[in-house]
Amino acid sequence: MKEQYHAQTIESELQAYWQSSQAFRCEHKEAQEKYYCLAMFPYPSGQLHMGHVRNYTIGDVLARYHRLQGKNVLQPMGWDAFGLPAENAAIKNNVAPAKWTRLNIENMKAQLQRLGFSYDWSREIATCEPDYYRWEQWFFTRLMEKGMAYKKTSAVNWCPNDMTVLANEQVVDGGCWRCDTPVERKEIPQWFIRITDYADELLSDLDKLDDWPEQVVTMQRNWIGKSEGAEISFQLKQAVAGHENISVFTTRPDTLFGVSYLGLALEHPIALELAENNPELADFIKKYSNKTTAEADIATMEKLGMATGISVIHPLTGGDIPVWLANFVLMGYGSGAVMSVPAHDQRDWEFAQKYNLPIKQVIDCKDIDYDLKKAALTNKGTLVNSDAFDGMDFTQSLEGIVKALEEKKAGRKQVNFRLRDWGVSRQRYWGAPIPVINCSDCGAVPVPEKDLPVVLPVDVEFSGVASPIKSMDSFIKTSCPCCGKDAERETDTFDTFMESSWYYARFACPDFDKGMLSTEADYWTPVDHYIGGIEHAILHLLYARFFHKLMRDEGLIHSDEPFQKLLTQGMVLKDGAKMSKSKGNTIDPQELIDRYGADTVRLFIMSDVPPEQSLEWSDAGVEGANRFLKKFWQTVFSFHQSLQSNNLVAIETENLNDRQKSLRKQTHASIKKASDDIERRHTFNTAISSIRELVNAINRFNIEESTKEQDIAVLNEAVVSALQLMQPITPHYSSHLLSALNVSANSWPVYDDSTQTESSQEFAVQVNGKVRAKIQTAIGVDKETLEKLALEQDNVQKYLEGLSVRKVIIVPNKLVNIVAN
RNA sequence: GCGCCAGUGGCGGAAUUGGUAGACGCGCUAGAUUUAGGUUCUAGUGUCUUUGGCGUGGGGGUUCAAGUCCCUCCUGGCGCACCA
Repeated sequence: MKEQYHAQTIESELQAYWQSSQAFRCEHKEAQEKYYCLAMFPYPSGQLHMGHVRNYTIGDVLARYHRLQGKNVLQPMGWDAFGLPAENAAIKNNVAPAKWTRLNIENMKAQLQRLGFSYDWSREIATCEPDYYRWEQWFFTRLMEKGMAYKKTSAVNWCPNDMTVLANEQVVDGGCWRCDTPVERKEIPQWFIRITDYADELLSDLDKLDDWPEQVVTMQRNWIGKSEGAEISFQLKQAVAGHENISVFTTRPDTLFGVSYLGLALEHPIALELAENNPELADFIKKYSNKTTAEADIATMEKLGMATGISVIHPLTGGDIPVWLANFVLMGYGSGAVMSVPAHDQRDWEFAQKYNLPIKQVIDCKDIDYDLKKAALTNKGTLVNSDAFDGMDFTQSLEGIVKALEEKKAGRKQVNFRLRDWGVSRQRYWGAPIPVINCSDCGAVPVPEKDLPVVLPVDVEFSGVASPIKSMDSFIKTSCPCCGKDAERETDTFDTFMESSWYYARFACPDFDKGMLSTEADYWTPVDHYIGGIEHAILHLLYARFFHKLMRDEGLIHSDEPFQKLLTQGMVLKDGAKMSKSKGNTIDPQELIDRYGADTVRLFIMSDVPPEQSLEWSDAGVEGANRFLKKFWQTVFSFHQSLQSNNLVAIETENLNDRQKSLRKQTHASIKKASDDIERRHTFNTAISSIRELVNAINRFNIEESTKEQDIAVLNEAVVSALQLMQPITPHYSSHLLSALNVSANSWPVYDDSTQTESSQEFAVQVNGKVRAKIQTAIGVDKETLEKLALEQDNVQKYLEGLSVRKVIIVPNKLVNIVAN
């Protein structure tokens, strides 16, 4: 072996070998336990960034670890290739999105290979390939036939200057990012998939996801947002354009007697009707209608309202309730109208203060200090000022009030979800064409299976910012599959979340051309471990769960959930902020690989923090990782030298001296800790710490002439174990050094518990919870002896002076706490 | 605004089930090696008014015992449905 560590040489040798031998290709093997490890595939932006390096190193460490445990490991890689950036590049640089994307994929693939990730490249998928999206189109036509896909109008951001739809990201301070023109909301017809039909199952199956981070499960639960309450109908005093009632949903029917006003969304049909004959209302709606579709913006806007002049009748008291327009009421949630109870809802309270509306208390809470002059009382409590319901608690009053409403046909219990149906239409070019033909007689007709895929024309030029296929007659003009009449193709494309919702299953059978999925999908899925950024905790992961259930109900797959375990990695930060081009704080992984080699980069990115936490970039940390590898190389080199002139004999466990026993103890402690940290805890940073402790012990160990043979035997075990433990993290380095030591680089060291036996044990002795002494005792010492020994300690006596002992608490193998006063 | 998460030495972090706070690394200090810088090696390194106190963002609580559990406040991060 070489005396110096040359990362570039050993890495390129091994990578060439892995490639030529197709070392990580895998296939269905019934007898072997399978392990499907998947890291979220990247958008091919052109350059790998540190977030990718982190994501894919975590995946590769897990894949390599499980391969070393003898499992049949599938670790695929592909490209989430459709999306907005390709169009922006096309507009800016006049390059076709398909070509730009292909070049980016080539570049990033080379970078991934240079990092030594153990992918089965024979399964590579790019979602922009017709072979992939044809099955997505086919699946959508199945959803149309089942009534799971439907068309309705819905709002988009519209730039009146560019005459184009903008993504939320393209709206900057209410204006178009290209021309600053104030953005308008525009209602256009779009396709939706009924995810709300699966809301209950998506919610209840969260309970099956035991190996998902609790925070992700909680976020999904809140996003679906099931709430139980009542639908209450308020009769209008005078009908408006055929409407006789205003219906609201509330989770607090117990507060019905405290209603001060009803709030209407500005897009509510009654609001629009009233505005026809009332210029002030029309003005208000025009001025304060949401210009944006982003909920965060709507929720942070100033809450504004205007009285409409009409009123409704309280269903139980018969009293008059005024109707207001309120810009914070969302048309898309519930019925687009709310009942407002200022005394018991903080937002309503603030609105009432602002517009001088009555605040009527109907709930009392004896055990809470509150002041309705300062804030709303939002806790549940006992009803007051509520006629027959006074004195009832929440549950009693809910039953009673709903019953009273039912008798008057003015309400009923209702379950409401926050979740909305999934809008999948995009008015953009670089996406999978929606497989629909619009016929003036037959309506929206799904493209028949024999005509799929509807191929996206790739040889296009962007003359403006709009999608080129929207004006491409050769694409648009066709005939109706039903009646044969001239008809037009849909020119919208799918949301790119569609492609990323089922790619994990397609990796099982990427070349299958008889259908969307083959039976291989049931062998490989569910994914055993899915790894990706926490930013995907809700949308992507919810859509993928939904798609899995849709595919199951189509008979394509036979499990309920796509991802067994989920690991959500944190961000890579520099100077406290997420690395991004716009902030100019990026570190180019390629430069680091060129300078230090892939193993150093992999080691550093796994060293500092557990994967879930955000990682603060540190140049010194990379240096440190490289120094560790160089230093240990020297150690292995000199050990390799001594092996040349000495026999390697077996360890004689009965004949070891204390130094030798102590090294073995560290060796096996590190094996145990690193194995558990990688497999169960996924705390790679502590696994690495434990390997470093082993290496420190190896460096401290001197070979002595008198016990040379056994010294070399235990040292060999320690060095080989350290290298084997490092295999998943620094595969080139470990593999190279293990073969230099004539050890085959494909096994994991076996932990031996007998190395950990102790002749004595230590207890900490506390007085009133503070450590005052440490004592050594025999193993299995009895309680009385231990207590006596603890009390005898000089320092313990000192702190007990003038006190009497009340209680002694013994924590087995750990400590003795003497309680005294 | 709403939902979720995090906060521990000079810095990144460790403490796995309520049981000895600071593992491992970075940095720093001193010494050795070196023509010098760098490298490498050895020792030390929470803090203070040091026979002992104090210390896990602030305040309060539960407990024999709290970084860990509860309440509350502050700060930072992620998401909010058309970035992916």
